[in-house]
Amino acid sequence: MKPRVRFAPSPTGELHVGGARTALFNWLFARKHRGVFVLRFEDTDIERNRPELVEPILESFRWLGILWDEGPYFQSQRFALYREYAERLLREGQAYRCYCAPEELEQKRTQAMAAKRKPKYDGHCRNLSSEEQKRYEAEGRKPALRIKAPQSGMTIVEDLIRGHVEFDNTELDDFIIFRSDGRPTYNFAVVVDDVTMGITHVIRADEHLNNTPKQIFIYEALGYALPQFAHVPMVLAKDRTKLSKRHGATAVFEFRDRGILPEALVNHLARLGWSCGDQEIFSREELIEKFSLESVNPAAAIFDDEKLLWLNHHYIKTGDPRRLGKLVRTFAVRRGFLTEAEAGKIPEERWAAVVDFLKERKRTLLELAEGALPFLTDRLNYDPKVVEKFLTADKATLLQEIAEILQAMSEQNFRAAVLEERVRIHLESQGRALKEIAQPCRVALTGVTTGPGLFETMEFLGKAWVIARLKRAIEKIQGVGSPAR
RNA sequence: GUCCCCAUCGUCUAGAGGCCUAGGACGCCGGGCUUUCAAUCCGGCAACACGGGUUCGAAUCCCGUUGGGGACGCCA
Repeated sequence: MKPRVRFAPSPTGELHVGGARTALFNWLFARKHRGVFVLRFEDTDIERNRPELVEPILESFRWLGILWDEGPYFQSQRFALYREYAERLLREGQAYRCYCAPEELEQKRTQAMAAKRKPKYDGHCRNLSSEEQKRYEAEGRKPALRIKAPQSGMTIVEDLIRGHVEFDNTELDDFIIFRSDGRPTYNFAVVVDDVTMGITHVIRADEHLNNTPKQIFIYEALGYALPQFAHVPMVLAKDRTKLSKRHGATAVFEFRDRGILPEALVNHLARLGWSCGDQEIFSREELIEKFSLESVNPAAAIFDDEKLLWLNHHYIKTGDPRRLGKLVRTFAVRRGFLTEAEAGKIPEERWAAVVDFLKERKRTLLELAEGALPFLTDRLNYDPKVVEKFLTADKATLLQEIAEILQAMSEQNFRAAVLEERVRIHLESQGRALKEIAQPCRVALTGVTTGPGLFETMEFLGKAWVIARLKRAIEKIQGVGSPAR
């Protein structure tokens, strides 16, 4: 039988990396076993629900390349179905109406906690007589539906990752499966959906392990076979707590906007709690081929930004420069480094070339976009501190001499090796070292102190820009022209 | 508080009783290369949480402790 798995986010926030990792494991499992990956939105909570978040979540998945085979389904469109199943349980005596008011329940819960007991429903409405029911109805109370949970024995969860987990049924209570306002609760809707959608493997985050015995009660009451369960460890922030806003970037979109490549994030997420020998770099195909739930580490994992950056850099170094060039272009425009019109004037090959030129020292698309600027436009942003340090008065003569030498060179000779030879010969004749002038030159040409080799930089910039920028720097040193430039 | 889960370098992990003087990766430190910064190469620091068992032998099995996480809603 082909496995059917699902990822079921609730549209109450953006897709964060923890959810993305759970979805990835589901997706990998489905792909590996030629099964079906279903996407389902659990939006039964009308108050907290934000429909405008659905599309961004879908977009996050598209960006990651985690594409669903079925759905998205919406629980909010399936209320009639849940009602049908709930009524069946009521009819069969597996569920009952509870008239207790939320405030009363809340009070009992608080009391139990204070008395250091586990808060449990006391079964007040479990065996109500029809007279009592009528009295409550007459009071205008709207009943919720509770399941009649077993009051003794054990419920066993056989988990593909955790193994054999036992729950004492006395720990569980008659929980609500249907609210008084006619909407199902989470645990109930999940089971009805998983049953009706034919889900064979429930792969979800660890935090749901405690919900599993409750859901098993529902499977049993409904008379359906259990799926396989696999509870994957959580992804924690650096401080070992659940990932949240205060931890900085946690949403998938935030990584995208920082210039992280989807293949890097997928690779990193896959390696969080899972491994395969000593391998670190995995293509999508390798992940599908090698992934297995059995080799998922049960311990929670901490999201490590540094390793993600290392992976991202790897994919920048080894990726197709044309594709990366397009991504950098989009990035530069989105960030306002260039206008769309300016970007449009730069040929595609130039974008690819600049990526290729800078990729060894840029770890993100953002760094690439920033660093590419001096090679794409004739605008230079000199850092005043850098200018002060390197474009000093004693360098003016030498810069001038170099400018003259370069001016005399043909376009055809404007190649790194030739440039280096000419400059070195001149320096030698003057008894000067390259070291003295290399950094001032670089600053003159790019405005920054780091980058590819000086002569490669000259070649890449081309004769016209090199000469112009050297002249501009010399003027700067001599105080000619606007210092505000 | 109660229940459930988890526990190897700072981080991700390898490890299914002898192959472990605990391996790899990121990061960090030092060095080579070099006009800078990277990339790259070489080297280094760094962990079995603790205590009891079981066994000829334990990172590995069992129990306990500690620590961390999660759950305990008419949230999901």
